[in-house]
Amino acid sequence: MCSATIGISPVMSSPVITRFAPSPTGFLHIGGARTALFNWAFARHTGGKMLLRIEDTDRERSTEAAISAILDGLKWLGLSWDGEAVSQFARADRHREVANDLLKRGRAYYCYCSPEELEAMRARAEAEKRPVRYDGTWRDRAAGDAPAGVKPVIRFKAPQEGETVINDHAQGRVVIPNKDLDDLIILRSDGNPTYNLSVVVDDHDMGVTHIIRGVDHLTNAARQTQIYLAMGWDVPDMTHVPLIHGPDGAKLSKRHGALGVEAYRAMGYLPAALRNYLARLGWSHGDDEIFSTAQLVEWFGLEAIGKSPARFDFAKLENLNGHYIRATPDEVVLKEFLAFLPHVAGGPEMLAALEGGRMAAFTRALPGLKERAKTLVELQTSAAFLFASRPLPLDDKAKGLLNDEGRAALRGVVPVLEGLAEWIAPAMEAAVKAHAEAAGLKLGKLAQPLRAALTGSATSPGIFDVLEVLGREEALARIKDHSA
RNA sequence: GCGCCCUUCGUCUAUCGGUUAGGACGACAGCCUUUCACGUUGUAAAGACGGGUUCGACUCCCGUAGGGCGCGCCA
Repeated sequence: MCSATIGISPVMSSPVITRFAPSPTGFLHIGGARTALFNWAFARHTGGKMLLRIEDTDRERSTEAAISAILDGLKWLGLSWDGEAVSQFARADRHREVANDLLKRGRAYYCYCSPEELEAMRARAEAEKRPVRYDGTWRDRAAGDAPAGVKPVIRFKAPQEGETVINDHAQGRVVIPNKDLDDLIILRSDGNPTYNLSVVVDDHDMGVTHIIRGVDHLTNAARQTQIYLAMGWDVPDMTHVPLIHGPDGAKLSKRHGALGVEAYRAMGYLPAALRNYLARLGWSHGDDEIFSTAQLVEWFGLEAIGKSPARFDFAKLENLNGHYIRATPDEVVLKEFLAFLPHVAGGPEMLAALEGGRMAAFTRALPGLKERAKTLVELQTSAAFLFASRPLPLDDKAKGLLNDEGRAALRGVVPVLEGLAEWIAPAMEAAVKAHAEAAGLKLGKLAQPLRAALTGSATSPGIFDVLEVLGREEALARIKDHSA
């Protein structure tokens, strides 16, 4: 159990409820994925629940496509949520109700400033190098002053003195002077609620006990805290996780390639590897680097989350991914690979070939293939020789290996292979090694030309495995194609 | 401009006042070897800077520098 140090006493603490609350204006980006992972891991660790809420109150930018991209991304990563995903927009009536409640309590007021006036106010402040904040024009005006025909917004009447404190698990005790927080709009002039109001109402109504999100929300946390207090509600336990930066230290952006998790899928990363990598970014458990998801759940705690931003390191992800590919049972890798193929160039074709009869050969080759692949893309590339049709095209290195000397070596080994009673790797290895020894050749002088003729490349799994996987007829034919 | 936050090897991090500052990725060198990969052995590599506090600071405090985030009728 994670013992909460602030607010709730351990004895009285209710089951943990976390939530992941993305706004559907694009795909699930990598930072969001990690936030979801942390929420998920914490909920699982405590035996609590993780809820999912789609923050779709911005009708202009929210799309159905983005919602399904986010859901798909979460599913692919293996992060399940409890219950149905909640649409924030659908709860607008409730948000309005709370806005009016705040009005009644004297903790909110109508503001008749137009967007243009506000823009002018901001411009003025900037020109005079003052902080840009709402100046409180309508904060204490009488209702009778309202201009006719203007639809007002509702603003929250924020405390002007003192300070707001956020007791944050990652950030520690953060103190924000109230004078730096202005009266934010909670209900737009069209009657629709804004983010900070909706979040507070939803988190409260959904019974969220722990909020885990990016530090970019830290200032919002202060404003939201004020709303909780104004409503007399318990403030949830907060954890603001540092952001993930690109390899150059700047904010992760399109420039760095992969933004959405589906891009990571297309690059051939395994969900388990990405989970492990992401967990290690900003969270640690001693010196542990490689751990299962079960261990993550067992170990995960808010207190071990760091405060400083981390850079995304593809080299490390790749290393981890290679580890996972090697360590994962063949049948699981196969399943992942088949699920991966539709998402990459050349994948659908390979999938068709597999389903068209090449599955057996691929399955036999998989143990040798996966030993060498750091990503599923590499697996796909290195498996290509299985699907090639004769005569095999050769890459430059393969051509170099099949010079006069190489071809002569192949001609010498053909009868040896043809004479084999059983077409199995150990038998071929013994026979070819004996042949090499008798001929006074180093094994490499035979193996490399064989590799070139059989795969069209200078690298492949062990050559005897390749021979076996290809089968007697196909293998001998490929050798003869390139030994003349 | 104002507010908040951050700063240990190139990167991710351990350290919770006393360590030869540890691990991992990456790099480099060697070994293994039919190629590649794996594996394995080893090497280089860090407390931003300046002041305090203390018998003793990477660790606590202050300042400086650099960086991040926030400041919408976006979320």
